[in-house]
Amino acid sequence: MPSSPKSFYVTTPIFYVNDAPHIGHAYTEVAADVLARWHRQRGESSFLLTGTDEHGEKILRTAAANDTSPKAWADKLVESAWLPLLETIDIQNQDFIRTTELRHEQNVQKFLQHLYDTGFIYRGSYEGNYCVGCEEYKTEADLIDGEGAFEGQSVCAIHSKPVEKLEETNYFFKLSEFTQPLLDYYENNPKFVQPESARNEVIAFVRRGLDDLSISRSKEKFDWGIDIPWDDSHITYVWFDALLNYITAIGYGSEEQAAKEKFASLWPASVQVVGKDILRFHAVIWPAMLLAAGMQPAERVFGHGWLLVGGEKMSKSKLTGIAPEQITDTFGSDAFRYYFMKAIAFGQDGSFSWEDLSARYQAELANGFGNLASRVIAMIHKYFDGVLPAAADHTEADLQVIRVAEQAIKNAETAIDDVAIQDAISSVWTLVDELNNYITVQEPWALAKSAENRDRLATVLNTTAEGLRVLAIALTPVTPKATSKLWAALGTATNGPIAEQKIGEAARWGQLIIGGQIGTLEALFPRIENEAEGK
RNA sequence: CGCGGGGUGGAGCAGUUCGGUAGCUCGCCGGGCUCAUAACCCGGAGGUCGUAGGUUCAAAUCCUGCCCCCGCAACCA
Repeated sequence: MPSSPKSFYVTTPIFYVNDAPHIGHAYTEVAADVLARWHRQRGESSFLLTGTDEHGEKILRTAAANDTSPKAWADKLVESAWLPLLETIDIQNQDFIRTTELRHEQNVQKFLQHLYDTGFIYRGSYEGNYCVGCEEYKTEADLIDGEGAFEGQSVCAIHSKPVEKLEETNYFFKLSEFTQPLLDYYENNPKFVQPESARNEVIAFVRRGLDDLSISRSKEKFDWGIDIPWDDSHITYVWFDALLNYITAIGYGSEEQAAKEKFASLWPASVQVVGKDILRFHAVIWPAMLLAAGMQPAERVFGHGWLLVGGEKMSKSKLTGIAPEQITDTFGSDAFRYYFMKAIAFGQDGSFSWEDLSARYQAELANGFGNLASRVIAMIHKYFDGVLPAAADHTEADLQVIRVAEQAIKNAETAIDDVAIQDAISSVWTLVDELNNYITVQEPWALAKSAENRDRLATVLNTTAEGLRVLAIALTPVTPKATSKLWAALGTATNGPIAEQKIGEAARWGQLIIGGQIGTLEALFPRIENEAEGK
């Protein structure tokens, strides 16, 4: 079998189609996209997968309420909400999987059948508290003490009526057998669950012991899901179905040679980005499923934090959910991406506020980076008619800029390997600050006043332009639209598209074309008046 | 005693693993500069690090109690 080169494979959770896209979904998506783009700019084959989760009782009900079929309902939401979201925040995904696609359903069944044949799935019975009003099983926490006629009984918190003890025959996955194998896996693969706090939580949870997992639902209840291959009276539990998207999308189960090679080159995934609420599914159940099937779990599962609004988790009921377009309409997709990646430590909860967004946009993007590009380009036009001058001898100050650039790139690369996106951007930003400082100290406008300083002026402007080139390349994974404009303005046509520029080689000085024509540059991040607006 | 995260100058955070002058960004005050998106650069003010004890020559950092905020325990990133 030919060994395919291993690619960088990053996944996002698949969206439950019934939800309305909010900035939390977009946050996850952007993080995964930045990682994927960054690796692509290392010259690696980089694959970003996202998609939608479309099965389950809720969707069936919503569709019925809207007088349509669940598939038609899902189609509509995918078209009207989820695909547009990717446009809104400029995601470059290589594939988009829907759990209602044949490639998924078929291979989920293969996976199930395999576990059934190898004895990891068995038939058992499930007993629970069923609320007829809600048409679903309730956990103890959903129940409250009854009052009046139901005094002394446990009743459904929503309907205030007693629940029924019901028993249902289900199929179970032998999750309990994986308690120790998982603990061993965490032990041997210390970076499997990140960040550290998430890892600790997962390990503590598994140490308490795992119960077998019910993975089927009787069709008597509802039938919008993937059929259990050996028993047509049951469908697959949504989560069990959903988790498999990460492998069905890349060729799991296919007999075709091309699909097999693709699968071999991508799995195990390099990073699976998930919100911390679904960490257990991805760091416990999912690896157990794979181990049961004799497959390798992902290399890394990264659980990021929540976006907090007003100090609390965003929620629809509190009307704190914010649609991504509310931000991008005013600030643009680059600013959206930059803001959430830079302002929040990936892995921790982070506060979102319009004030903070505006402040950072203004200070960091407009005044810091955008204005820097603007002043450098303007001076080259003003003092050299828009033709990039060659550098003469480098002074210590110039060499310092080069060293800062080298260090910035080096640190950023290291940070990305640790999935510390915020640190990577901060590292790159040291060059923005260095260049602004350098210009102030070198005073090119003063040098321009006398002809004898012509060489020095050329050197200073050449150095700053080179610095901009480094920034353009290194910031492309985060703010691709702006850096693309900057790239064009630097007269780099012969260097190739910016997305193909290697970040690792960006700091090598002297790549711009001497004597090349510097273009004009509109404001990369125009000032936004009426800052108070937006809300 | 369900599990977990957090309380650090006006705001948002770092620092707590391996105790030893409390750091960053924004905001504020003063100065410099004028190439630039009224932008850029320098300096300054402002904190008894939730609280009460303990250990120590020394604690934001270690130990104990308490208070407060938040999340999870529901098929919501």
